[in-house]
Amino acid sequence: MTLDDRKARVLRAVVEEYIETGLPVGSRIIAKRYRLGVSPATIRNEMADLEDTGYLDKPHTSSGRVPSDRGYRFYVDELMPAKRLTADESRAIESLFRTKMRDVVSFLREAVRLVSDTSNYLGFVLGPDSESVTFRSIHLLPASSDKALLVLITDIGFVETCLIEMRDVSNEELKAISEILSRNLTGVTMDRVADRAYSLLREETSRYAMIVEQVVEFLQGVTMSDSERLYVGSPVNLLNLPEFRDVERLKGVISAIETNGIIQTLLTKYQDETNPTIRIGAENEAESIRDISMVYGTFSAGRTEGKIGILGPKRMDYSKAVAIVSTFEDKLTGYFSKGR
Amino acid sequence: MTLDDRKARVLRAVVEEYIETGLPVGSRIIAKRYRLGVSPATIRNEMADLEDTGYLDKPHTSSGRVPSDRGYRFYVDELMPAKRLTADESRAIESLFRTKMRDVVSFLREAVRLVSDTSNYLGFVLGPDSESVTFRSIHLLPASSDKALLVLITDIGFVETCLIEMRDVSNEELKAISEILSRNLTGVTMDRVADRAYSLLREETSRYAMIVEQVVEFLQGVTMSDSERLYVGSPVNLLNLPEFRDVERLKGVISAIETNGIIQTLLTKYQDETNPTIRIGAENEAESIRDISMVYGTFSAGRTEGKIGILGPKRMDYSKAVAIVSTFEDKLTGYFSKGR
DNA sequence: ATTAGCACTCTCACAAGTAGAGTGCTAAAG
DNA sequence: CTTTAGCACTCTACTTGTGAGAGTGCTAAT
Repeated sequence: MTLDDRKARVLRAVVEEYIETGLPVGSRIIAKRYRLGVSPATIRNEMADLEDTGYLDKPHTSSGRVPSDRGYRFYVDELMPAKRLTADESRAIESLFRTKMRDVVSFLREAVRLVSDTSNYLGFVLGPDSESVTFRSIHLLPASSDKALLVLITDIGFVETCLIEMRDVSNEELKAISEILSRNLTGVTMDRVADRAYSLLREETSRYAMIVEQVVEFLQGVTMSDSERLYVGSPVNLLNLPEFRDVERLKGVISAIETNGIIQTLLTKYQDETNPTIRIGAENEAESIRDISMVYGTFSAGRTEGKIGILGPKRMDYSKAVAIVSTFEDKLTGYFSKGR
Repeated sequence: MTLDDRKARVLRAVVEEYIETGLPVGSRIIAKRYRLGVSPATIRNEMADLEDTGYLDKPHTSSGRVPSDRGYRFYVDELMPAKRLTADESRAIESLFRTKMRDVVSFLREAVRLVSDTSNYLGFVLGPDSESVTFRSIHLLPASSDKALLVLITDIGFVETCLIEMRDVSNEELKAISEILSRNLTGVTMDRVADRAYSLLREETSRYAMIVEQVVEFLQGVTMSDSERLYVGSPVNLLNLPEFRDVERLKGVISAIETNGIIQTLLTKYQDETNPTIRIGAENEAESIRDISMVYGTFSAGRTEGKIGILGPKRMDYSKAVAIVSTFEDKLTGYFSKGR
């Protein structure tokens, strides 16, 4: 369904005013601040129509209007202007991507922090899933007399480490095991690597049983840990928003994030989406976040992909959020493709 | 200064009642719930005395009493009963320490989470500092055609990794560099390792300049990153407490934590302390956390030590907090000594 | 089709009044 | 001399009431 030109302009004005102030907006303000060339009364009529058709809501009988989920949806689909990042913001992002980062995980953590800071909402990154990340190599390094450090490297540069206990295994033997694994597992996707490793090493039972068992256990752990794939920023920014003055609401959001899988499911449920994707209010099916919005996009990392995005109130500066997410999509894709 | 027996009993009753309910406590309740064998009127007199001597406060002229910082202090020093962990809690902790953990950092993260969960406050761990952790070995592993993975292992099993760019360096050369470093740096404390590495590798200029530079830069980074030494749990638990219904307060605490160094400084400022240490309200000098309390203790890790503790409201269940912290001190010390 | 005017509605902020909890003091009892 | 009962007093939290302000919807005029 579409709207005639003036209705669209009124809707846009209401949404933008509300995003800015957070207060229900009345016809007077619209007439004064947004030069539509008509009187408050006319705007009132338009707003009444917009309310009938479900684009606006009224908190109570006689107060200004507030955009409904549908109103926001129409706004982001049809009315929203494209925003660009400020020079400062671009510079900050550039500098993150220029900085040499220790490892992929720290890098993603920093990215999340930066997304949070520039958006003033809550940034997050969902790392690539284990079905499409592949094994590159494994190394067993002597770490002390009775411990070895297992280092796993994936094709996109993710590194996982793990301390393994052992008894009477020489450095040469460690290296031999590493090489068997590395040679035979390269290119195998991470979700199948544990099984493969097990069948590869089964023969070596007696002597290396202890090591084998730990290696396999570790690889299983790496595969399963969906939980660790989601990196979320600090919720401080949300505390500044009037919609989260009510602690209960904030609690809902935080526990949704901490409850494993809620966000992950939402992010991966729908495949054919625009980029960045905007999901408004109840469009997020999960109960606890049905009154907040997400803007997120996909970056590719090798054969696979991850998501980066922003969680914020429905009254979010969508335009800016889109600008930020788009920028990060590109930069991250670049970062990971360079890494190969 | 000491208190006569009955005053002490009244103080104890007030503190415990207040810890439980969070409401100012009146003479009536004390007389009814705590069998002191005297009437409310007598208790009123005692409470008036306790107020005069600074152990109790009155929020306003005519309401129950609330413990002052001094009251809490006397309580924890003299009156507090020793609490033991419940069977469930002990079991949860045992099981964490029995689980094979990937690496030290993940392990500490899990520990923090568990401390938060069992205390229902906010757990944290401060890792060992770089002045007393020593270098064990370094490994440069081929990670792709133009990248190597640098793996650093310290004496207490901390592992840091970093991707390094390179051009035309063979695996053998990588190994040679690793061995030079490992052989010469073992036992050097981490705060001096970067300098040493630099002077060691200075000669190899032309060919390996690029690698050397990155290695040194990384080592410097590892040393400096005090920030990364503090692991803090999720603040959700705090949201459930009535004292944090006011969002401003919560914001203060969170930004204190995120502002680098505030907590660290406080934890390392005083040396000769009881274990666990309890720091109540204004005893934490930092402005932003002067109305919350900390209970923390020290665990040793090799030659050095770290801190583990709990952040909560002044109205904290100190007895339980102490039990939790003590348990973790022991377990962590055990964990790290076994690791050597 | 648009707008001015106006009655109406609803919230918010402030004031006043009340119930309840708790105190401090005094005087009597132990 | 210590303890306790009794009572007036104080302060908060809650309820009720009122007025201002913002905004609407409707009607009639342009």
